[in-house]
Amino acid sequence: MSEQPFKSELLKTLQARGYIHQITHPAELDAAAAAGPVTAYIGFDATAPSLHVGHLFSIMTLRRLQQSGHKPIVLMGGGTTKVGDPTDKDQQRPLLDDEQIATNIASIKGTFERFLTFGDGPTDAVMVNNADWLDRFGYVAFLREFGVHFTINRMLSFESVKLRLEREQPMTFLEFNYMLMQSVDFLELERRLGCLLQMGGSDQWGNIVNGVELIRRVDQKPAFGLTTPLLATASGQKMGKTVGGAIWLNAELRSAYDYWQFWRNTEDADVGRFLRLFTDLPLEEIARLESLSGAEINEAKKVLAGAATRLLHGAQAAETAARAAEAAFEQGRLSSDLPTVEVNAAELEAGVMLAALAQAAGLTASRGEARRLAQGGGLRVNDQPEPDANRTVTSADLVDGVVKLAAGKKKIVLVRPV
RNA sequence: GGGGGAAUGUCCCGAGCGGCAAAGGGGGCGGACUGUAAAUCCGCUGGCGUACGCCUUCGUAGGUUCGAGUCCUACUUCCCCCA
Repeated sequence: MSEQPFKSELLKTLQARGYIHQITHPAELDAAAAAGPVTAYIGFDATAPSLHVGHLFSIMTLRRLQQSGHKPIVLMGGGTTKVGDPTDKDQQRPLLDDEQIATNIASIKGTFERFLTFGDGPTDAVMVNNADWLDRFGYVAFLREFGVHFTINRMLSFESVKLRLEREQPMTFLEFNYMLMQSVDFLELERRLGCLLQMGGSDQWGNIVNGVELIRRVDQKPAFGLTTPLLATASGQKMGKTVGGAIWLNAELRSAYDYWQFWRNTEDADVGRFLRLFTDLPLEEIARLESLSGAEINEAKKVLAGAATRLLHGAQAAETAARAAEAAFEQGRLSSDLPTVEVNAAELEAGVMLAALAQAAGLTASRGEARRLAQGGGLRVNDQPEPDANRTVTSADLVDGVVKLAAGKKKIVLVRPV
């Protein structure tokens, strides 16, 4: 994105903090945003019961929008999830039924409430579900109303479609319709709520442009699209998959401690960028933190972890996580703030096989994995590497009332008899 | 409608004369070195058992064989060519 002197608070902020990849009509959008509150939306799938770190980019974009005095709409894809977005997928994904989708949406909702203020005010966020309108269309009605505005020629030229065709992978007609549905979403939101901006990841560019053009053609109204850069770490890894799976945003799937650790382990080269994107810290402060070098940059990582965790899990959880980390990593002592797993006291008295205990504590997926880990020197009991996962752990191993188990240096669990 | 090909370790890509828990990558995890970083090097990467071992895996269902990812039959899905 070339440097442009934006006038609106919104675009100035988004640009300064690194949110902009492409904009359909930069000057027009800038003028609209400078003139008054703009209503904008981002769509989210309902394929899982929780969002993950990959979605955070979009959530934060909506947050910036609201902070700049505009109105965010969270669009839940209750209707489109039933079709499945083919973008960036190399194969069709399993179709979910209405009940699963409703459950997922309910489970996801709380996350947004952490980042956005919902309500009825002019800049309050609202959540809508596209099943509300998509489900009501009959096939013929849908085709007659919207099908005439899309040409196959154009749809075939889209990156996501070309990719499938080139790789000789099937793309069903159902999936092919996804982009129509997403365009209709935008049109529907424009009509219902006066929404004139759709945002999303850069992979959504094609889908977004379609919606923009549909509105401009059918309603002769201004409409804009804005995409954010693809989020990857400085070393090119896709973000969100680290220590054993996805970094979920729901606390019951991924503890605040883990979340804090995720940010703490950011690569040096990413610290500044992540601070700008995922925290509310002022830019001058970030510039200072970013300029730290060598081991000092660890201070910036702690600030990042603290601020990011505070946003999602609250100040107290962030504080607790920071304290636990400090105790475990910097002072090498136990802290009751570390994640704790309870075991039956009588069983521990009798002795439990270490491999079984590691599995029960969630450190490994199976006993076999625990054994392999132990052989490789990665399993620790009370900070002592334990090569034999078949040994039994008993109450004799209790130190200050707990047994400290660690898989590697970062995954630590306290086992407490109850 | 006819002909030819393909589906492999449930993260991905991919080799596999009938003896295979199945080559090799990538990714992930662990160790060393560091700063809870990156880069580099090393190890691990189906489940269960303390163990000689047992069980489950190569699109699905059958069959041939002492033995099948490998051969045969049917089915499913996909690709290519001809109509």
